[in-house]
Amino acid sequence: MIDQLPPHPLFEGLDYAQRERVREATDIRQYDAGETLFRMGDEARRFFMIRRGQVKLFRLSPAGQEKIIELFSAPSTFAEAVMFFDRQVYPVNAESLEETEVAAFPVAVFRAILEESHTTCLRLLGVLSMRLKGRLNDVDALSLQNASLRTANYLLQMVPREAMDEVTVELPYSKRNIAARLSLQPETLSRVFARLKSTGLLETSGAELRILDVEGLRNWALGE
Amino acid sequence: MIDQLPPHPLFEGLDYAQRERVREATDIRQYDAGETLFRMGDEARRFFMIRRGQVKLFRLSPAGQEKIIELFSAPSTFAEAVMFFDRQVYPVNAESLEETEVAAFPVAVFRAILEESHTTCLRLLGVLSMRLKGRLNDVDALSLQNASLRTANYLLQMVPREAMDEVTVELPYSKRNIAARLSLQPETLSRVFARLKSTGLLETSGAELRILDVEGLRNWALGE
DNA sequence: GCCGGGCCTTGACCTGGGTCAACGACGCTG
DNA sequence: CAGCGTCGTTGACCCAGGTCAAGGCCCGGC
Repeated sequence: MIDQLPPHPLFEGLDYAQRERVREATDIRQYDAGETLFRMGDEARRFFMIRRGQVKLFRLSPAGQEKIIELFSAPSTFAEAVMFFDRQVYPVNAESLEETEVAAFPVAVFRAILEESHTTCLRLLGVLSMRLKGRLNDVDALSLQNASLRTANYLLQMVPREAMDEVTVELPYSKRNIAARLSLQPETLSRVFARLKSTGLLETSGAELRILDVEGLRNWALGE
Repeated sequence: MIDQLPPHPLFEGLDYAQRERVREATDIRQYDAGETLFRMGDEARRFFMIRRGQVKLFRLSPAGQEKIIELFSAPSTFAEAVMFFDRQVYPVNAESLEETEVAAFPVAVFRAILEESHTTCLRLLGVLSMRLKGRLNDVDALSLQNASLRTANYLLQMVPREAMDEVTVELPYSKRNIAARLSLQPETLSRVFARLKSTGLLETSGAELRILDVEGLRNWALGE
């Protein structure tokens, strides 16, 4: 149970009684860094919203190689799609990256409410469509873009749309995790940054990156 | 306009009036092999169902390299998710692979019906969830599996679940297109098949593949 | 303050699969 | 049936990025 349902588009269409039902069935869960929220194949009874901290969704190769599907921080929701899987199991692993608090919503209750609330249904369609588009872009990036290009696009997606020449960004996750998100080895990401630095496009100090010519980077990313 | 709405889960929940509205606004479109249905970035006013033939959804790299996102044949629907994009444009290109006939459903009309039909809404959630899971598996395959493994899994996904020792499958698309679907060059796919043949797991004659030890292939695909 | 264990970086090396080129096997068309 | 274009196959070469190893940096615990 939880004191108050967090504000989120998914709950906006609900009436008081419905909100209460969700609220009462919702857990708060606390995790230290590096704890497992769920494993791929676990029965999927909950989907989540991050209140504090960071979570990674990932898959593992048989050899133990980790591919991060997505990195989330507050106030993202994730794993909503499990509500509609025929086999109700998680398709990925989830682990906290730091001290993290999540709200765990019960799939069954929410699923039932979905049968009643039309607006929520439509909202969720919106959410899933966006996720689908995101994965589409990942597939595209993985098969059509090389390491430098993926990295550049990742950086660009963090700078404000109107930024032109110079901008500093703070990496929201460790380079290790960003590398895994981009399907790169940490070594490779490091080398990509080194290359960008040597061409004068980038300066770094720890997690602070200073992009010296955003427009130039954009053009390079488009052109090649 | 179309004579009769094709049978499809998405239409099952609709009443007579709703079905009529969709039916009247639906076009049939005919294509020869290699024609463009829509281009990435085109305004998305329709989503589709294949009545006959084959369609590929793909993206292009700046260099013209083609990545096939998905291959569809009758009676698949595709591009439903565009109904919920904020910018209503297609996120991929679509092209017919052979002589093809599709039903083109109007996004606006169907979107309006979705506001009324709850069951359809839920069905669509199911469809999009499956698509999402599929893309998830693609991302996984691209970043964690090598050429042989991706190919093996592609083959395995076509053989009946209960098949054990020997089974023949007919490739549903040209090797060229299958290669692009697997993010491989045609040359590489050819070499993978050659390797499988030399290890005695496979025999080929044109589009007919004879897998000689399904169980063995499954184990190999899991183990490595 | 010192120690240990993450991270990150850099160098040296290796390899999977992309690229380029040549060629055989089919169809289709005139 | 000759000519041609597309598809698939095979060989030779090459390179982006993975792997392995070593070392620097920072931070937290004792």
